Amino acid sequence: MKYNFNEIEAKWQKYWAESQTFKAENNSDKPKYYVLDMFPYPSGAGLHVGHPLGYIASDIYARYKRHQGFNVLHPQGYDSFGLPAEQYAIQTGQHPAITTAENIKTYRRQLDQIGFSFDWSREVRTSDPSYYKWTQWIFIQLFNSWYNNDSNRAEDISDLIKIFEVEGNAKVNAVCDADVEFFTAADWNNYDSVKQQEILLQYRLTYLAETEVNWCPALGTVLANDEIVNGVSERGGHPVIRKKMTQWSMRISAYAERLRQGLDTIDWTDSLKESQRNWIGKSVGATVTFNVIDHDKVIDVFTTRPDTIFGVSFMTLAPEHELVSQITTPEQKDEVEAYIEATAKRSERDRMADVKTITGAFTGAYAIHPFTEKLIPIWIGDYVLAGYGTGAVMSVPCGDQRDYDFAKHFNIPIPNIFEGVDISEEAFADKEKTIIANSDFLNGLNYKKATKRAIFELEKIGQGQGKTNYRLRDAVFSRQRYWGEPFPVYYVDGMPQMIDAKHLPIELPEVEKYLPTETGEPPLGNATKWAWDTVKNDVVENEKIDNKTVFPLELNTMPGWAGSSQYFNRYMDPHNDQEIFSKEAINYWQQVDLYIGGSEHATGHLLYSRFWQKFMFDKGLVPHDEYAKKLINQGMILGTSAFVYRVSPNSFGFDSKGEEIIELIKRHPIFISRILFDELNKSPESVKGFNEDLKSILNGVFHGKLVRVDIKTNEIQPLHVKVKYINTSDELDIDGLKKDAEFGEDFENAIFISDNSRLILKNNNEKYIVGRDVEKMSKSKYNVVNPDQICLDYGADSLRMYEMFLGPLEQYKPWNTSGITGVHSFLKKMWRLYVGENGLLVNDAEPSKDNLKTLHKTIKKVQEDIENFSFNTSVSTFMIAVNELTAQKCTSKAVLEPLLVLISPYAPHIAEELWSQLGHNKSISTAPFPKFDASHLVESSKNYPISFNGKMRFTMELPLDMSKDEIEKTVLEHEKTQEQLAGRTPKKVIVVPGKIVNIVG
RNA sequence: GCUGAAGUGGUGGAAUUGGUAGACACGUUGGACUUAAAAUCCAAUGAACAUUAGUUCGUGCGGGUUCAAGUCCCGCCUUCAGUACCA
Repeated sequence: MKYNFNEIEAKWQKYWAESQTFKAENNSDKPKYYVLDMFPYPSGAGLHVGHPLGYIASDIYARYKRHQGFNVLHPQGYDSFGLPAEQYAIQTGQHPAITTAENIKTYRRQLDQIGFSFDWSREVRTSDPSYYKWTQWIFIQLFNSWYNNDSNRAEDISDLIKIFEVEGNAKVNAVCDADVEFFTAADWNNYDSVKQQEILLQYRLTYLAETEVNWCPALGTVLANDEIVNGVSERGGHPVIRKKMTQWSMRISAYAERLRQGLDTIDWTDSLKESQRNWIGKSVGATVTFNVIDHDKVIDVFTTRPDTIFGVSFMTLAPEHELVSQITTPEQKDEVEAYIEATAKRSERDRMADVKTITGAFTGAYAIHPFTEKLIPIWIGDYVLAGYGTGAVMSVPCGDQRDYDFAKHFNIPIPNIFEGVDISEEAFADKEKTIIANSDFLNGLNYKKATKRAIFELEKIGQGQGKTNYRLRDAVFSRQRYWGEPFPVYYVDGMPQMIDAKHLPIELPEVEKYLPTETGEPPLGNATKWAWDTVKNDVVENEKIDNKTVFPLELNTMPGWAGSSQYFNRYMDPHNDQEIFSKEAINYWQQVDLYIGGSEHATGHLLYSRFWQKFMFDKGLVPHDEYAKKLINQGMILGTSAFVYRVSPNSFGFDSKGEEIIELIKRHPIFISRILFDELNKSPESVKGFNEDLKSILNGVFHGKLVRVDIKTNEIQPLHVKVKYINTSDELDIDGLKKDAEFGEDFENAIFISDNSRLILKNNNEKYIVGRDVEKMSKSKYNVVNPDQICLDYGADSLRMYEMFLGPLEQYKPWNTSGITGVHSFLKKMWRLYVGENGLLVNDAEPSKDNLKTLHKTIKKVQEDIENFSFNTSVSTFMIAVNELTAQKCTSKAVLEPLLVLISPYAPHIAEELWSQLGHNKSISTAPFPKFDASHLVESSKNYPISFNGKMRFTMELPLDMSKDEIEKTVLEHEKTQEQLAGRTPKKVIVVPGKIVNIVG
């Protein structure tokens, strides 16, 4: 019987689906285990071989845990709101819901064919109203909450109102906007409703605020940094400027310290935790208030080095700082305005990345130093970012390199306040060796003492105080997009009102166009039925808006991370329409035990979801304030792109010019093979020779009109070609390429030159070799490999094992199909261990000592590997086991049956099939994992490596119970040792029993 | 720029606490079987030198610690990822 993988795999996939083998129950006698993959976005291109990597790993773990006797929750769903579907809608007019549904269908088919043990009964989709009902619900909870620093948790906004009514806000210690005004209880009670709402917005955990965005006037929309290439929009190449816009924000900064400290309590990868720590960016220092000359305004700065306050020689504001326009003197106005306009064109990332270009402008205004009362010129510079700290810095050029460079560039004095330090070349940023000088009361103090003293003095004169600052900014929560969750918000007198939770979900309205409106409003501005009737409690037509009972609804939608910030809890009880999840469900499943996903989410999804979880914890909704106990990162499978090298048409000269020739050369693009390309690049001499060769080759094609071939190697252009036309020897299938539906036309009359500088013809055996490069797998690079064909050719089990075999899970690695044959022939070999030509070979024979040794060695290694997520090494272990058992001619059921359970998490289909052939009528999925018995591995001797000066020369078989002295004696007496020593006496002999012998001398 | 990760044969990678570098595969070469191919099996395969025995070099680069370094320490280089509206 042959290993007919297509048949076997289809059979068991059907069986699992019909028997609901992997359905998890919300109560069970077994211990629970929750394995989760990061939410996939169902892209239009479908699954490529890189996507399943993490899913295969988590599936192996989930299946392993089932063998260990756990009740395993392993759900899957779709983060189905997002830009690509919207982009497609803009281009084609097709509703994103349709695109998304189609994409999901493809995804599901592809996931099913790989044999994952997902509990599909729990599937969720973020774009489904029954799901986003709860996303809207959480938004309302956040709106109705504020963060109390005294209790260090989120509390209900109604409690805050009670405090305001009784005692005003003087004693309230909340995380709130920086500019709240103080008021008394009497003030509060006298305020009108709008004023009260304005004040409350300054405290709510989600609030409206002005935020800087990348505005593209031509597209009438806001762009992600991602959508901007070289300062212009990726789509259309239009200019982009920085602009302020009123948007919803989330007060994640309230949780900065808890998010930081929580990292110590969870088992996530160190690099990921480090990324989050840096992102949160705690710094301890002081705020300093500078008075501005001739103004009643003050400039607040935050500094981590208050000890260097006497080194301040200027101040720098972000060009966007709100005071800039007010303090700029008339003489400087033109220069400042021009500068502001110029920086508005640069993205934040550009400004941070580019430290070499120093730009700035003087405002003409001066601040007063709080201690020396000297005048300090106020500059603006784009190295200061508006969103960081207060958007202003006190510049200490002697102690900060950027300030130093700025001062040098603009000839601003650089006073030295460090004892015995030379600052003629660069700033001195070291804290450890700092001794302050030229600084009045700080003279002679070190960094720590001077900092303390400076803060003390600042507080004494009311010009500053000690402060801890976080880099973490509040998260912008609005998007000017269509395909996202609508806000459950309408506006009365410009003030946002929450729709009562019982009327949720507020469904996304239909629009004709997915573009912004002509007046620059978000796409929801195109909806004609998008108003809230407070009497009927329903969405009604816009024309009914009277601002008495019918009000306009919010036009923004929520960002991509909204739907993915609580989905892991929703999986516990996904169909509950009364609550986000039941108490029973969350108390049973508690939290995710293992979360597998990419590290690219480190500072996005993985931080925001921790924030929401902490908020939900404060609200008493979840039992843990961290939702994932353990998290591991999977790397990415990269594509191996293929390149052909096109010679520039400029390389050719003709004896007649004009249209005809240009057309001719365009119709016959010339491509040269890789090694030839490399050669031409390396040696200019070879170009000359090749010019002649090429000329004689081409003369026929161009009817003798070609008079000059002059190739400039820097004009040879590498072009991506589809990897499906490349074989394992990097040879190009020219015929296939010419017939390609998409690009065939471009290559129809192309001329291909081989590495031997010869024209490639159908019958002359010359080959075109492509260039290869490892890049991210992407449609635009034509290096995408689809798993469908691999499942068809080799089967899902081969795909699963091969993806694991490729290398460590967390590493980035290129995809290369050639190795899959090795894994596939392993599965065939394993099949032959169980099944011969005339049926099952397995019998009740007593296992031999060697059989048992192989089995238990394998059990030990595989169990260790799974627990360490080292799946690649287990695949090797299986290969070794099957090689050994085949050589031993093992047929013993006592060995071969447990081996199936070992391999079942990796290759579940073949394991199920052989398991049933062994006579089982129940799925292998819950068969107990074999127990390791060390007694089968006991060895009596060791093949010692004998080294001389650390270099291994030969090995010696010695009993393991031999003493150190005996080993030394035996080794030294050995003739090969004498040979190596050649009469010398060893200076020293190192014997590590069970490991190594090293002879020095 | 900042932050994080990685770098080992022709290729993917292995190497438990510092202890035989290159397991397991792919590829390549040679062989068996076959009319032939596929499939399968066997052997060789880091580089250089050497008739053999063997020797020397070798884990991105330069140093260091150690009886012993892919592994530890210091200084660099290169590549990739994230960088706040891609998901």
